[in-house]
Amino acid sequence: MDNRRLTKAFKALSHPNRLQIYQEILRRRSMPSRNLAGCALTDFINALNVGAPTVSHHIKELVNADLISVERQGKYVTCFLNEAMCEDLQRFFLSKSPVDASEVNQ
Amino acid sequence: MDNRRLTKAFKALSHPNRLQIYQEILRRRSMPSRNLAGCALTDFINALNVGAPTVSHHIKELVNADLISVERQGKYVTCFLNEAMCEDLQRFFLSKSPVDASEVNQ
DNA sequence: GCTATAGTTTTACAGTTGTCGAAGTATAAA
DNA sequence: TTTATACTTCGACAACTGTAAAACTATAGC
Repeated sequence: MDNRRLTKAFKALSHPNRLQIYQEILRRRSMPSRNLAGCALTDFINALNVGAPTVSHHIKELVNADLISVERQGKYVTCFLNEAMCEDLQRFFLSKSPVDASEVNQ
Repeated sequence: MDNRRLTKAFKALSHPNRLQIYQEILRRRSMPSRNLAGCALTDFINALNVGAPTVSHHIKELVNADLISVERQGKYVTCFLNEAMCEDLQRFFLSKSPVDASEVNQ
């Protein structure tokens, strides 16, 4: 896990609108069918208070940061979570857990 | 865990120099004594290719994002990991794990 | 074909951010 | 109390970012 990959992911999540998009995709990933697990861009355009070009731009950044992937399904573009990246980021904050001083000093 | 708190943390970690500082603090937290667990600012000023004012500015952002805390120890200012925030961020990427489709669809 | 809906690309601009130099404060050591 | 080291604050500026408007492409339904 190189730092370039990490900074890109963190930067993508550092904007309120992008974080909200990612959170919704995170939330829906536990849906049983692939159909319900995805999020259409239209949903975000309506939910967030920004225009279509801006949402499109944000989605592109999330994809570029390897956090999500997109897939065109007929008329709609749907977003899916990149599970591997999600696990990598979780692991980053896990790192080495602190050693209890009592185990070391006596 | 509100989104404002999250975006602040992610923004702080979205810059290569700040990420490197945070990683070093993460790495050293497992040191047995409080003395070894901390990182002096001087170390970062020498390690990164930026001046003292810039490092000072970056540290302030990490503190402001609740990722670390600082403590003056005589001549030096030392940085410590905020364990609670680290755990919160780890949990964010954990969220609900996906349900296996086989458990639901048949 | 035409029309409507969904999304993208381009351009432009205001606002934010990273950096440095210069000048300031804090502590330790001589 | 002077000097040196460790940091901080301020001011300025180039580079980057979020947003929208306008013009574009893609698909679905008639």
